[in-house]
Amino acid sequence: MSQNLVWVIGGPTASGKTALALDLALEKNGTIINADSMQIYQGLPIITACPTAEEKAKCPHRLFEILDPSVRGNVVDWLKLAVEEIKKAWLNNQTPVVVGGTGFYLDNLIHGTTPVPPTSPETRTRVNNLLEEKGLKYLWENLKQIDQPIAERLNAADKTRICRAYEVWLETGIRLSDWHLKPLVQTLPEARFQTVEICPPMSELETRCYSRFDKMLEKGALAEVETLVQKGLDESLPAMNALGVPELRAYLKGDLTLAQATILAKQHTRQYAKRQRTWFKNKFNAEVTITHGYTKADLTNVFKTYLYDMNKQKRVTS
RNA sequence: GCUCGGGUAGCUCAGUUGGUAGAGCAGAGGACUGAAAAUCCUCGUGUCGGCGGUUCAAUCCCGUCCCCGAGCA
Repeated sequence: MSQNLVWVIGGPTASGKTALALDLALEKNGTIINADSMQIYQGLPIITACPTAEEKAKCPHRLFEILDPSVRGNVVDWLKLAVEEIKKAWLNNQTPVVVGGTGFYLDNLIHGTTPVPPTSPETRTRVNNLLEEKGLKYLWENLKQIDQPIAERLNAADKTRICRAYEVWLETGIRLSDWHLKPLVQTLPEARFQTVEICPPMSELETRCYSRFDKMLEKGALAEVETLVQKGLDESLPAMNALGVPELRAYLKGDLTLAQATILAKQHTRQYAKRQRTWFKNKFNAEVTITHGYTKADLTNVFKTYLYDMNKQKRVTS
């Protein structure tokens, strides 16, 4: 077994990644490593479509449901954990199978991450306070003075990125655009990534998203959200905003009927799937692409591509 | 049956002192360098309820009819 091989499976939500990862892991003595920004939190396995206990029993699963929902996760923290798990798998003679819908995470794993040092919580708070007191426009105007190149790239309404650029400047005294000129840091330079993408058409994804949400409700998604709500956490936390959580919360509060909440949750899931699809389609550049929802028959093609990998051939199954 | 509101984009609604109309959401596509299930960008002709009338010109004024809501009988 190759000691530097990492399987990476990406694709939109409800495309069948979990099933492919499991089949692959069972064939290749694999350890499944989560690359999903929401499945990493504890307390919402149903609504985030985590692998079931039954699935988890079949092979090692890592980084699922490990962070308290009161924590704010981020790429770099995930990356550290993921790299640790990949190395552990190699040591145990197991094949790491990284799966997840968070393209940004996969991208950082494969292509590297920016060398910007971590920013302190104080700086983050400072920027958030500025945003609240003086407004986004103020931050934007300041950023234009501080870091012209990044301001040209960003949109004046892009709250998240404007705050980040501002924060990096305050923290490091170096412009984010200058940080971006430095080479990306490879966290796992020895790895050879074998990438698989599942990218079904929207019509199919839509059907899958819808029926999956119905199943989530049957499995007790409501109770799950109720338990989460009882913790009284800050509503701005990522875990509190996982797809379906705000909608079901609104139902529990009496602001929506269950039917309305369901329609909204399904709609938002489909919109998200669309965004992911765009990412994977245009950015992921996998060695093999499965253009429909995963079924076991696709496994053969995945392996064929693996065999051809040495020749850098790209195959697409249909 | 009468009175008062309303009938404008798939939905919720703005608006036009008369010169054929625009937001949010939905939908389609896209971006993405430490929040990424986040954040953001681009795309808007619709008998302005029907039919008449006034007017150079009506979605806007007048008449009438239809539909929805509230109230009164």
